[in-house]
Amino acid sequence: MTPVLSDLEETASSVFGWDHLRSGQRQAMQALLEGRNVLCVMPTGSGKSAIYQVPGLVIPGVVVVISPLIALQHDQAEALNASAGAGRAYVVNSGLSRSDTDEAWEAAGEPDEDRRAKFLFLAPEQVAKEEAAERLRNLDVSLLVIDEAHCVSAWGHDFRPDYLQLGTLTDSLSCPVLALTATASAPVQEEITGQLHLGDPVVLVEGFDRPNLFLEVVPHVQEADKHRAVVEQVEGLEKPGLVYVATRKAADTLAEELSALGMKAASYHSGRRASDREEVHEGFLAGRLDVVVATTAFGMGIDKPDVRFVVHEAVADSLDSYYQEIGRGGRDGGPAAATLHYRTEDLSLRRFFAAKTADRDGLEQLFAVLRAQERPTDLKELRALTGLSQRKAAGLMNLLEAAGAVRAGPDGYSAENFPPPEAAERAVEQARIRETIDTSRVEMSRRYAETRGCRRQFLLAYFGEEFDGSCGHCDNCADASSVDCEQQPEAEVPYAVQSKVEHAEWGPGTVMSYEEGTVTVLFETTGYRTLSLDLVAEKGLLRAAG
DNA sequence: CGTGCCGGCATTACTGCCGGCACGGTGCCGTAAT
Repeated sequence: MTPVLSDLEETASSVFGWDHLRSGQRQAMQALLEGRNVLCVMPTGSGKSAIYQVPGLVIPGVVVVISPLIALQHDQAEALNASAGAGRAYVVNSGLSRSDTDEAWEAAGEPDEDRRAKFLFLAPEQVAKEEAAERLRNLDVSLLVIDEAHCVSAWGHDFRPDYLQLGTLTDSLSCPVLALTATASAPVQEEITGQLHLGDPVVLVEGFDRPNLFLEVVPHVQEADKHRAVVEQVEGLEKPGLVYVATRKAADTLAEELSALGMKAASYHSGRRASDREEVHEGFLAGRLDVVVATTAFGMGIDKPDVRFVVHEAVADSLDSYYQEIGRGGRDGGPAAATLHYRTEDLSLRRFFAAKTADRDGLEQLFAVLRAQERPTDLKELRALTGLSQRKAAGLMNLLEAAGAVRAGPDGYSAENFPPPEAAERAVEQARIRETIDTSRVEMSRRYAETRGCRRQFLLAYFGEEFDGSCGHCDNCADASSVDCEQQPEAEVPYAVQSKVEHAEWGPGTVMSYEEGTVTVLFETTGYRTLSLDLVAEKGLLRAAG
C-alpha cells in the first residue's frame, strides 16, 4: 500500500512530536513519495532533516544518508536512536572496528523490516569504495539523502573529489534522491542536480532574506588598524558571537587576545585536537563561551538560535560561503550584526587558494591506462594499475570526465578516442576553467565589499532573488549620504535577471544582477563578469540566447 | 599575493630595521609506530 500524506503527518506527530509539517517540508515529502528526486534549499533550523526522517519511517527499506562530517553523522544518528519509534540508525566510517562495521551493514540488510536499521550514515569516501558500493546495491534502499549538498560544488572539484563520484551512486540505486542544503545560488543548485544526475528534480527553494541581520562593511588600509577594530568591535557587541578569520594562527592569536580582555573566547580550526574542537563546539552551543574565533572549519552542524554577531576579519572566498557564515547569526529572529572588516589585500589569500595546478602527467598516464583497457573499468581497478591513491585518481578522473575524454557507465569508465596528450590537455583546460570561475567568485566578494548600493539587494541578487527598494538595514541604506541605495529603474534593464545571454568571446551565460549602470553575468567558462551597460548597448556585447 | 618570522647587522637604545623566504583552508582514509 502506497503511503500517503496523512501517514507522514501521523508519523511526524507520534514519533517526533511535530504537530504540523510546514508547507515546504510537506511538498518535499510528497514529491519523494511520488518517486521524484528533490533538491531542498532551506535554512538551518527549518526542519530539513524531517524531510527524510519522516518518509524514512513510512516507506519500507533503508534511508542512506551521505553526510560530510563524521562528527555530524554521530550527532544525527544519536538523536534518531534517542527518539522512541524512530528506528535504529548506524554510521559506517574508518574509525569503526571491523566487527562494528559488519554489524551496521548486517542491520541494514536485515530481511525482517521490523528489526532492520532504518538509517545508515556514510561519508562520500565510503561509498566511493567498490566494496561499500556493492553492499549498498544489495540493500533495499528506500531513499538516498545527500546532506549539505553544497559540498558537491564547493569540495568536489579538488578537496574531496569523491563528492563528484556520487552521480555513479545515484545511477546505481533506483530509489528517489533527496539533496539538502541551507545555501545555494542558482548556479550552485544547477551544479548539484547535474553532478548528482538528478533527472527532472523538484527544486524547492525557501527565501534567502534574513532581514534581522544588519549588513555592514568596514574598510581598512592597515592590517594592524583592521585587527584593532575587530577586537574593539567584538568587545562592545552583545554576546555570544562568531569571528571568522583567514588562518589558523590568526584564530589562536585573536582568541587569546579576547580572553585576555576578559571574554570567554576559544579558537576553532582543523589544526586543533579533535577533543578540543568538540569541547569548543559543545561549549558554544551550551552557552559556556562568548566568542568562537574560527576558520571556515567551524559551522556545519551549528544550530544555535541566539548568535548576536558574525564578524569577519577577512573576506570569504565567495558570497556563497559568506552568506552561509553570516546565516549562523540571529536564527531566533532577534537582531544580529554581520560585519565584514575589509582590506583589498585579504583578497589575495583567497585568490591563492583558488589557484589550481592540474597534474598533466598524471592525467595523461591515467588516461593512457584506461584507453588500453578493452572494457569499462572502475576506479578501483585503475588504481591498482596506476598505483594512484583514491583521492588522486578520483580528482584526475573528474577532470577527464568534465573534459569529455572519458565516459562513466554502469560498469566503469571508458576512454574516448583521443591521443593521451590531447585528453590531458583538455582536462588541464577544465582545471583552468575551474580556476577562472573560482577567481571570479572571489571577485564577487570584492564587489559586495565595495558596493555603495544596498548590500541586502546585492546579496539577494547574487542568490537570484529580486528585492524591491532599499532594505534600510545595511550600512549603506542607513547612511543618508550614501550615493545610491535605490533599485535601478526597470526600463534600463535590457535582459531579464536569470535569462540566458551570449557573449562573442565568453560564450553563454546567465544574467545575475544590475547595479550602478553595470550588469553582472555568470559565464559558463569564465565565471562572473561585470559589464558596463553603456558598452553592452553601444558594442552589442550580449545577445539573448536559448 | 601578502604577511610575519628570522637572522643579520647596525647600533650605541637591552632596540630597530631590512632583506629574504616560508607559509597560508576546508576532512575523509588507512597504515605505521608506540
